[in-house]
Amino acid sequence: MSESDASGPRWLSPEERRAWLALYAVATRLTPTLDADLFKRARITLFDYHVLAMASEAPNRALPMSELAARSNASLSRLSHVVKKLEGRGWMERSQSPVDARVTMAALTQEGMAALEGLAPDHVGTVRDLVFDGLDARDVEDLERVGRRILARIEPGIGFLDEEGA
Amino acid sequence: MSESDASGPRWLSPEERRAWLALYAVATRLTPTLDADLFKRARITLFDYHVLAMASEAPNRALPMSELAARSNASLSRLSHVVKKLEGRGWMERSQSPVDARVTMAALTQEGMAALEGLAPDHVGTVRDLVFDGLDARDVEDLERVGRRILARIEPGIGFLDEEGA
DNA sequence: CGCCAATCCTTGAAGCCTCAACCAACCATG
DNA sequence: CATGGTTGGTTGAGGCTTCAAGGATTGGCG
Repeated sequence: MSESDASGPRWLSPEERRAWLALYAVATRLTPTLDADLFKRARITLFDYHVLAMASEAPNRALPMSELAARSNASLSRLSHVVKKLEGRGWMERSQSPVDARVTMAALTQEGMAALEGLAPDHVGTVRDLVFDGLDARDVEDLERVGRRILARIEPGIGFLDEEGA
Repeated sequence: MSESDASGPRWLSPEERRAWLALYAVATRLTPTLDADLFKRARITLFDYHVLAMASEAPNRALPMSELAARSNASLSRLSHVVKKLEGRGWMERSQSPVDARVTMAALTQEGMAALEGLAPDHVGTVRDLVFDGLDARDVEDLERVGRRILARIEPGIGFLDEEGA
């Protein structure tokens, strides 16, 4: 429980410190930048977009709330608020699952699908501009590898990154 | 302006898509995890902590608001709200710069420094647990390199990552 | 000097996220 | 088939972030 026992300092090395500052800066700056871009064009956030995108890739464009939450990296509470908002906009619909009455299925509507398709090309273009245009093939590979390793420690049971279906 | 002209798809390749999902997941999950940890122990956010840490490393433990904002990856507005809160807690103080009356200097107080020193060991331990314990030396190197490349595209004029002084 | 633009910062309102509390349905047990 | 625990989801309150607007100072320029 203590910060330093005899076995080592548990402090960050200079290399680790630089890497941490870079990671923190990316995490802190990237999302707001993409948020602002999407917000200008469609009054939605990056998180909203990601929820729509995850739903669009599911069979029947529908998923249980908890599964959608996992794929959206969000708490159930956060997702619930957001899906309510998107439902109000006509882009999603909620319904009870017939097999388990506790489960709420969140489905993308036709209108939501159309909106997503309208947004996607420009959004992907922005992601490419901000991220991938500055990276070469090795960088991309490293990014995925390191990202997954960090994720494995944050949330050991993740999994959805591997389901490369659809 | 269109999503695909003759020169290529402008879409994400499978490798890029996987890397993007991993990056998005890290960016979305890491901060809240660290937030929750700090909040339990001191009722502050990760952003608050980072602001205190940046101030603590400056000469005289003070910086102009705009410089502190840059080092904290934040808008001036966000920083202003947060420094007001931290000032209310007795951890920071604001004062007008004598050389330029527009400039507000934000300084860490003794009490703030003490609080930071109390928090730092456990916080660094958590960062280590969540990030660096899963990475080897090459990962750390790659993380910094890729992170910087992304930052260069998000915010071309960054710079503070290189000022490895203090 | 006098003006205009740019810089630095603050504020209030609106929307978002988190946390805690809660409800409803399922399941395992006896 | 009752009961208690677990799972799935919602809600409201409070705090945080963003956005737009504005106030104040400085610098550039005629």
